[in-house]
Amino acid sequence: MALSHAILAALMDRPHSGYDLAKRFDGSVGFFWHASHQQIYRELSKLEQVGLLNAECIEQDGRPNKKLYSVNESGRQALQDWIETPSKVMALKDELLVKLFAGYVVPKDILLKEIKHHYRQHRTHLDTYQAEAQLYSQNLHQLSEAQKFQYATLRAGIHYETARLAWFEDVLKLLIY
Amino acid sequence: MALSHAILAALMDRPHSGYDLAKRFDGSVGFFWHASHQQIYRELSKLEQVGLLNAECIEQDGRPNKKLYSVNESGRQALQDWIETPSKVMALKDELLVKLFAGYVVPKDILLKEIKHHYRQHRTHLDTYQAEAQLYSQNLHQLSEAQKFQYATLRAGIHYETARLAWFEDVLKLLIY
DNA sequence: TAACCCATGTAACCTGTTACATGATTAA
DNA sequence: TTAATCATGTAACAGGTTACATGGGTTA
Repeated sequence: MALSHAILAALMDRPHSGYDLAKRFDGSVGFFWHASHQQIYRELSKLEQVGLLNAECIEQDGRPNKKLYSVNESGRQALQDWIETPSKVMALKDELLVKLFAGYVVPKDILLKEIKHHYRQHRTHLDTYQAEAQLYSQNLHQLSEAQKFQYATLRAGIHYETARLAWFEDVLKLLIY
Repeated sequence: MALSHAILAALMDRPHSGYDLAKRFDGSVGFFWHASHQQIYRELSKLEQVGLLNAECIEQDGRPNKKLYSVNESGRQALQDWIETPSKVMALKDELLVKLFAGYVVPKDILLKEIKHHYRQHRTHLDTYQAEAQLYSQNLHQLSEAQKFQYATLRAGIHYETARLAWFEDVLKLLIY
């Protein structure tokens, strides 16, 4: 039930079209809850049908028309109810760790290459998050409540990526020697 | 396609019954790839059908009989092929972060309570991992290749949980002041 | 003129969750 | 005698992925 709530959370910030959401789910919100455009369009129709979202058709010239979705009062209430319901600690799922767990069945250099490739991607993520975090931390005392919460989630991303990078260095040492 | 590979990886270590696997997927392997017993039984039958696993019926007295599954040569080859295929960096999915992202719509103390509750659980996880890690680090130079790889995955868990705990303290500061 | 961006969707399939179902043994 | 552990499954449903489909406008 969480994609619908992630969508409500993103739309609370401001209204989006499906296309916009799909892109955002590749960025800020997407770093802790990813979804493909197919899933998003499906979910948006459902949420409109059950009356948690309003849709407004926007005609554009030179571009295809789009539907702007926004959260209505029922949607806000549904989101609040969900947030107030305690949730379990989520299990992590990580293919790379599965591979490493049985890593002794393949030549070591294949895994080392793979690890280094992941290292670079996590490094890039961390750089992105840190650049964005600077904008928040520079005027920490002028942040709105909403911004404080968004900054808090960004901090999670920074901690996560930093831990990953530290782990990669650990693993390289462990496997090389 | 990864549950099947996680099962192959766990069975490479040594043969298991479905029941054993289900428990293990609540522990060591399970910290980076969780699965319920229903999923595991379903997957084991499939893997046996396509010929990647062998099953042996073990009669027990005083207890129900069980099927011991082990990886055969095709299974080992399939696992190797999969490990050698590069994989994408996996997206994290975290309900708590979704909640925090829209946390401004509920009273702050509700979220603080939730965060503290999660904190305690992560603390427990970290303690478990660290206790297990000690067994490995104490005789680091006598570890088999397989054990080194397993220790590497455990280190990931330790980094992950440590980062989480540090983040929680960050968030509490950010939200309280 | 080829590739990419904007914008929306359908269909088939695979994966994961929840609920139900059985039945013997063992420990409190 | 109640609950937990061992042991295996089925069925229905929800959630997620992959492939397919369309079509105008913009940039290289």
